[in-house]
Amino acid sequence: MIRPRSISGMRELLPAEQITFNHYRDIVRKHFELTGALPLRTSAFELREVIAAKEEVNNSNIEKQIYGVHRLAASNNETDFALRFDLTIPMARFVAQHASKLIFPFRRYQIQPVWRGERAQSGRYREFIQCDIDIIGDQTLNLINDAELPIIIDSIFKDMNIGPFQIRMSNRKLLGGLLLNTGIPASSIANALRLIDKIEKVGQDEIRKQFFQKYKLKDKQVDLIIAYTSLRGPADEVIDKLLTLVAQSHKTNETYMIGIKELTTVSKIVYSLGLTPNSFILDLSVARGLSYYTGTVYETTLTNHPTIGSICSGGRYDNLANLYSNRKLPGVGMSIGLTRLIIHLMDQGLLQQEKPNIAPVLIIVFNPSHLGRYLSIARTLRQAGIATEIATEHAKVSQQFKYADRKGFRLAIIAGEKEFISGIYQVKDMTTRSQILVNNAKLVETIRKILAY
RNA sequence: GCGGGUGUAGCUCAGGUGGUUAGAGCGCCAGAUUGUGGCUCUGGAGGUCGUGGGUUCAAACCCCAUCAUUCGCCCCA
Repeated sequence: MIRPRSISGMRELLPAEQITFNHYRDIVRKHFELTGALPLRTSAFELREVIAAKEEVNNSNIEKQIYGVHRLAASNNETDFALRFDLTIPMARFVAQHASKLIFPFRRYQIQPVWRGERAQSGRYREFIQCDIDIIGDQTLNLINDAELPIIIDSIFKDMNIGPFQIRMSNRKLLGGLLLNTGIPASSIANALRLIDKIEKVGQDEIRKQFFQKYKLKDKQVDLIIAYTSLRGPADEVIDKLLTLVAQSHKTNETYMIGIKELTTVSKIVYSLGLTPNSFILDLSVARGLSYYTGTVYETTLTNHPTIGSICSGGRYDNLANLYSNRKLPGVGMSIGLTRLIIHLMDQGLLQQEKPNIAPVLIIVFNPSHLGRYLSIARTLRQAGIATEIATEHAKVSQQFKYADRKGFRLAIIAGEKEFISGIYQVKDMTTRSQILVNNAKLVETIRKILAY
């Protein structure tokens, strides 16, 4: 016998947990669709060359986290397929491939699993569900879209009612331009940005040391980088300080000034649409590790659960589709790590426990010789849209009630000899234990009323 | 891929420095209760002590290996 076990880092849920998970997934989908986003599904496999588009991958160490797939398990052939690592790359491939059939701006959402080859630990899985929303433009894409995403994310987390959260935004043009000014070569900017992204985790001293060692910067230059990346708070305050810093430093460049302008424009729109610094701030230490981001970048954390890490992040990528098409298709998107978020809160006991049950009604089988009648009642209720089960597996009525209780049915319908003769059934509320008599002709109507359908 | 912790019943764990037939709580099953669940009481099932080897008169306990799992690093949702 093979000991049944699942693979580490690939969390499977019990039905009650899955019901909870689906509830939150449905909230995400609802808000995505409220903004007009269209559903997209891509396959779990991609061609390896599509996923491992070279420059991007080599730059961010992603390659060793991609699962290769053999065409057939029995063959020793090269692994020319791979499991997708995220949903952004497959989406970029899809849009490039079908650009002539899509209507731009193309706004799509995608809620599917992705796979990453790493060691599992708390909040980190090898298989997890991402919820992506992206907007892709043809040739250009208005900055309004960069502002709209935090609004959508804000509405989702508010609707989920999972406590305070903070969406932090920055801009890679600003950070990249700043780094260029210090003399770091263009080819090293992506790595230097990844270093900045770690400030919060490893601390300023470590970052300082690394900038000295790796890029041979002078004290003044590192001071400047630290000063910039320490800026964090409400957008108007951060931008004020930013402009002061700009005035103090002598060097500027175009990229850098564009970055400031973008950051200003986007945050103004975000606040004008009703977000407050409670849930949305600027944080210039946010840089993101993935090198395809070219402008706006976002990172989101739950205020009361900093250890989970980021639960939603994304950014603007003006050139991602270039890997797959000559057409210029700039995009901006965000991705919610739903598995990380929900499973953590669930394990902490912070989400409402659902019953492992979908149907509200259970029909008690008092007398198995009347099974046909019970089936007929179930059919009537189901046709009326009321999910119904029949307790066929327990001989004793007491066992049937125990089953009803454990599984969490709202109502039990009780009918035996007496009831079939009179045509009046008993409907029992499992929570209050009270029973009412209902004429079988009014059964659907009464149950609908009780369940508030 | 690298480093640390942990593997005893379905689950959570107890088993001072090795010593006879390995325990508890919860859960599960049955009965008390043959037309009504949660509470209570009684009884019951369930263990190659992760696996393999070694030390010893004797190993759940000590040693080695291996596997699994978990936390951290890298990376990231």
